[in-house]
Amino acid sequence: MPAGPPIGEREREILTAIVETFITTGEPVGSRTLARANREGLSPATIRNVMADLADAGFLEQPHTSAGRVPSSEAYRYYVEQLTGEARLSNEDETIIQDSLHGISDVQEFMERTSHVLSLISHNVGVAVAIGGPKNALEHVYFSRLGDQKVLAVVVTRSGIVRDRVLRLDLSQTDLDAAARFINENFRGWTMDAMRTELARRLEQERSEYDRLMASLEQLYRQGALAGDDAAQVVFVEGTANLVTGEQDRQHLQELLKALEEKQKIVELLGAYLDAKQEAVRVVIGLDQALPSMRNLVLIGAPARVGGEVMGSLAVIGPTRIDYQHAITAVSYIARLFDKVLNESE
Amino acid sequence: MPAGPPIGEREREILTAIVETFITTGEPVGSRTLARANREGLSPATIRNVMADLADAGFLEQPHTSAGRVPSSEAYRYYVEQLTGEARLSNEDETIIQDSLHGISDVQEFMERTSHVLSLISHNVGVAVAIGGPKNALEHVYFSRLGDQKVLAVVVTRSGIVRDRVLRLDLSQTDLDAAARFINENFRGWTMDAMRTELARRLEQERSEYDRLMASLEQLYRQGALAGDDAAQVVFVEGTANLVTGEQDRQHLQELLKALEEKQKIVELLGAYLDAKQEAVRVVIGLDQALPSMRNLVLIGAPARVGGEVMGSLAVIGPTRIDYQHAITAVSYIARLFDKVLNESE
DNA sequence: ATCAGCATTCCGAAGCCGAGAGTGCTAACC
DNA sequence: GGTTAGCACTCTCGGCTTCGGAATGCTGAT
Repeated sequence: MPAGPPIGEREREILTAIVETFITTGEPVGSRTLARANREGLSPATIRNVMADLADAGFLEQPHTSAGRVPSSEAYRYYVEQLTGEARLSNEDETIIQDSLHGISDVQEFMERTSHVLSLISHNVGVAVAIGGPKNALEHVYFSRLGDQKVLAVVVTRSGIVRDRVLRLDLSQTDLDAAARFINENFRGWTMDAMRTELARRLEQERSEYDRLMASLEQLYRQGALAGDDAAQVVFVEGTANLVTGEQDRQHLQELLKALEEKQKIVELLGAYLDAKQEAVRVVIGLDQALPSMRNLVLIGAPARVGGEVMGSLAVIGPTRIDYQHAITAVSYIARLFDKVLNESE
Repeated sequence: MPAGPPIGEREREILTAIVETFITTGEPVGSRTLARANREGLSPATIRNVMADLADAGFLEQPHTSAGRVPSSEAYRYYVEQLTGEARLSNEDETIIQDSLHGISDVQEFMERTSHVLSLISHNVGVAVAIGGPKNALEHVYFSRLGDQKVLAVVVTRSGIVRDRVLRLDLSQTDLDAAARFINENFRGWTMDAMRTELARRLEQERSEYDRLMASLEQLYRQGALAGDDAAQVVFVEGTANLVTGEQDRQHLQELLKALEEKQKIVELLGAYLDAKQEAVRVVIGLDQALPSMRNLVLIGAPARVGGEVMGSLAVIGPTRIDYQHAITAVSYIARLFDKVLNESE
C-alpha cells in the first residue's frame, strides 16, 4: 500500500532477481543466494538493506522471521510490467502449435485445440472460449420436427459455429419449413442480435393480424430457438491436472477444480478481465477478487479476434509462480495465429 | 487366488460388515470394532479366527502387522455380488434428478446433465457418453459454403444429435445443395452406417460416368462429411474435483486427472467394459487393467438405450471405497429414466 | 554508502518415547 | 470342536525434545 519513492535501478534488478528465482525454485529467497547469483558483487548485507526497503514498500513478504522473502502480488505486477515482451517462442513450442492448429478453419475446433495446446506448452491450465453469440452473423437456420411435440432447431453462424437445441413445440414440418425459409431469406448475414430485435419488432407490430407464419415464428422465438445468449458460448478448459503440482492444500485444490468445472464462471471471469478493446495480452494477478477460490492464481489472456471482430478469448491460468514470459508469448502467438488462419477464409 | 471352501454364512456376514465399515470409516477395521457392531455377540477372538481365514482366502489384506484388515478387490467383488439391489433412491436424490433432467429431449443434453447429476449425487466422477455414430438414423444433412475453399457440413440424426464439421473443399453452393438434396431424399431414415456403405457402393459403381453430382458426393464422402466415426462420440466427464478427497498421493492424483481428461480413453474404457448386450448395471472393480493410472478406481455403469437401441452409456467412477448400493441405484435409475423420457418421442 | 560480524529468531528434520490398537497363539471352557 | 479369555508381541502415530541451518537486523568499521 505505501507508495515509497520510485524504485531505482538497483532495487529493480534485485526485485526481478527475487521474483525470478522464486519462480524457478519455489522457495523463499534469502540475501545470500541472491548475492551469489548477482553478477556485480554485492554483499549479502547490502542486499539485505535493499530487501528491507522493498519489504517496506510492499513488494516482499516474509513467511516468518528468518525465512527468505517471497514476492507479493505487487511484486509480480511490477515484474510483469517491466518485461520487455521481446521473447520468441522456442522452436519446439512452435512446432507443437503448428502441428495442432494447422489446417483448422472453424472457430470452435480451433478453440478446442487451443485450450489443449496452451495447457501443453505452459504446463498449466489452458482456457479458450468461443463466443457463439450475439455478434455473429447468421448463416442459416434449420428446423426439424423430431417426434411428437419436439422440434430441433439448428442455427449456423457465418463463422461456422453450430448451435442446436431441442424445443417442446407442436408445429408441423410445413410450418417449420416456412419459418426457416422466412428467416433465411430475410436475415442471412445479420448479426444474431440485430436479427432477434428486428424479429421481435415485427412480431410486435403484426401481432394483431392472424398469420400462420407469424404465429410459428413467435412460438419459435419464445422458446429460444434463435438464442444468441450466453449459453451459446462454448468453453474449453484443459490441463487442470497441472494444478496439483502446486503446494496448495487439499481443500484449496478441490475448490479450485470445482470452480474450473463451472464453465459459466469461467466465461464471466474472462469477460470481466479481458476487455475487447485492448489489443495485447493481459496479465491479471490475484484472481481471488473475482472468484475467492482462485486465490494464488493468475490469468494470462487475450481476446481472439478475426479482422477486428472478437470471436472469443484464450488464456492460461496458473499459479502466481508461473513462467510469465513464456505464457505471454505463447498466448500472444496463438492469438495472432488465430487471426491469421481464420482471416483468410472470410 | 486360492479358492478355499465356499464361504459360509458367518464368513459372509463378517466380510460384508468389514467392507461396509471400511467404506464408511476409511480405516483398517479390527476385530474389536467388528465385535462391538455385530448384533449376535461374537467375541473378538472368534472374529479374529474368521478374519484369518478370509485373509487366507484372499479377501482381506493387512497394511502391516497389527493393523486392521482392509478388503481386497476380491472382497469388493464379492460384496457387490451379494447386494440385493433392492434399494430405492432417497427422495432428495430423486428430486435432484428430476429437476435436472426434466423436460430434456435430446440425447446430447441429457448426457451432459446426466454426468453432472451423477457426480452430484454420488459425490464422485460422473461420466456420460453419447454415441453420435454408426447406428443412428439420419435425419438430415446440410452443406454450406463458408468461404474460400471451406465447407460446413452439418449432420442431424433422428435422435437429435447434431454433428458439424468444417472441410477444405472447393464446391459451389449449388453443387452442395444438389448433394444435400440427393442424400436427404435417398437416405433419410437410414442408419449412418448403412448410408455410408450404400453411398460408397454407388460411387464405386458409377464412378466411370462423368456426373457432377457424383463427383461432389465423392469429395464430400472422402473428406468425412458424413462421418459416423468415433470422433462423433460426445463425452461428458464431471466431478473430477471429488477425487481429491481420496488418500492417493499427489503423483497418483495428477495421473488420474490427466487420464480423465483424455476423452478418447474414457470412451474406450466404457466400450471395453459396458457390453451393449447386458441389461443391467455393471460394476467393474480394478480399472487399472485397462488404464494403469486408474488403480484403486471402480466403475459403475450401464448402457443407455432407447427402445432397444444403445445411444450411449453412463457411469460413475470413484474409489473402491464408494457407496456401491447408492451408485448402483442411481445409475440404474437414470438409465431407466433415459429410456422412458426419450422413448416417448420416437 | 557498503560491508563484515554477531546475536537472535525461527523452521524443520531427526530421534525418542509412550500410548493405543491389533494380532496370533495358547490354554481353558462349554 | 467351536468359542473365548489372556497375554506377549508388533507396529503405527502423535507429541516432545533436540539440534543444525538459514536468515535476519543491527552495530560499528571502512
